[in-house]
Amino acid sequence: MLDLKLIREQPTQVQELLNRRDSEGYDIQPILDLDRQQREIETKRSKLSAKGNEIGKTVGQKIRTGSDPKGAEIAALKEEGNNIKAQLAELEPQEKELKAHIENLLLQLPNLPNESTPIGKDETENVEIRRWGDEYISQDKKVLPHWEIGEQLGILEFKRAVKIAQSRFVNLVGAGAALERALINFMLDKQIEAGYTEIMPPVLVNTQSLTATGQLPKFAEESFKCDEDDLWLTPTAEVPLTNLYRGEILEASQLPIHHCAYTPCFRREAGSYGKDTRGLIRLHQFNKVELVKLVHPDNSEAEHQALVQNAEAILQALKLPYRVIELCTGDLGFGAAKCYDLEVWLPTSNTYREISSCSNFHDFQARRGDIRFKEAGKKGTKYLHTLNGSGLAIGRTMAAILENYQLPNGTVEIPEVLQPYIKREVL
RNA sequence: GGAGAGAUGGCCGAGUGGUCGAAGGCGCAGCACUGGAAAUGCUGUAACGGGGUAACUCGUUCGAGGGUUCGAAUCCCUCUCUCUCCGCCA
Repeated sequence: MLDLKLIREQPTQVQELLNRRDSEGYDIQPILDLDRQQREIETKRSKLSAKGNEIGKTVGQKIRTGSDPKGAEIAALKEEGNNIKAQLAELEPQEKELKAHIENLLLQLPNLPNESTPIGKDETENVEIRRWGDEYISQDKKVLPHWEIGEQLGILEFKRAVKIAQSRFVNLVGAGAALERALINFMLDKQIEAGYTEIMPPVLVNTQSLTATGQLPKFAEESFKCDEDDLWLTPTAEVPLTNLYRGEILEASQLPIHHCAYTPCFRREAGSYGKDTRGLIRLHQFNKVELVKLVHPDNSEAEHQALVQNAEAILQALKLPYRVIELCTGDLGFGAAKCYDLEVWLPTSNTYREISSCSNFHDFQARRGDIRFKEAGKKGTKYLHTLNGSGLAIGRTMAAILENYQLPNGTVEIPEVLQPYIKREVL
């Protein structure tokens, strides 16, 4: 959520930054108008309230010092008090409604892109920052797509998963399941070593949690909902991890907080019909190790760079070729101010595919989730900055391994760092 | 699912109609003591919104929403959540 005060005080700059995302998608004018109305009413209302409080106090004093509670003097004051109450009864609902309306509009506005975020209209204008691991790109043209090799090896089973659930689900079988577990453990171990504290959170989350991280209210159709209970299947561990501290005021000395978590993730993938229909790339349920940071605003840029490196370290350890791109303003996620994607090389599609997305949200989520900190000795509180990144998406990592580590004889080599986990060298 | 208890400041916790934005403690900050520190003593310390360059000032907030009253943390109603016991169960 954007700071209403910032919108009020620097409307031109705010509008300009929003236009960088989409030149006509967002208009802050209605918010400015409502805000002005709201403040006018607030001024009126609080003056009236002050008068009413004054009368209340006077009545109390008079009665205590001997006035007749049923006398004319008290009756007159009560009359005036009732009068004010009647006026307030008109103003208060108006103010409340305006506030709710403003809040509602604010919740629909995306974050402002960082000044440094490259300007562009869509993913074609994202900027490649660096590549790693070209030397590991195989020149072999006969590589099979990962779903074919997975089915051949009997480790991926799509048809029966469809029977159990529906399309876009998979069964991992035997060594496939073992490889998935190995990847989860390897990634967690690596991130714990890098200083993240592991959490195993609930994967059902409530509406408030999804609102804080920005999936709601705008993207309700993207998540699975349990209607009876105000619970949703989490689309990413970003949600439970970021919400760990929702509504709390932390001490500055507690920051930074670094958490990692493995969870299954659930996405409806509404509107992606026909895209990536085969394989592990786009499933309704997938596993992911997620990294989340809550940091002091002064450090968020450095923390962001470090986060990207923590994610990259996994790909490097697995010797999977990848590139880092920075998303342009037109491709930036709703809550992100700045975002780097890691894209892993998939030889059969002859392209790089997203395997991690590392975003800095600045105070956007913290404001929605009311996550603040206070500095010892200083008055007041501040919103902290939140960041998150995949470290990494497990299914896509599995796909990348199956394709990049294929041997001519149809088997797949296990990356060296995983061998201790899975206790074999070849699939 | 049945019965009961509870939700108060950064944290813990007292408070059953006006003197309550709220005792006390912890934490934090300042000062004193000390070579320095610990301990101790004194003092200060809620958030949010509006107005003001500022000092400051007004309002709102004691889980949420309604109600009674001139006046509600306190009384009434509804809801949410938490805890305890019983039942069921991985």
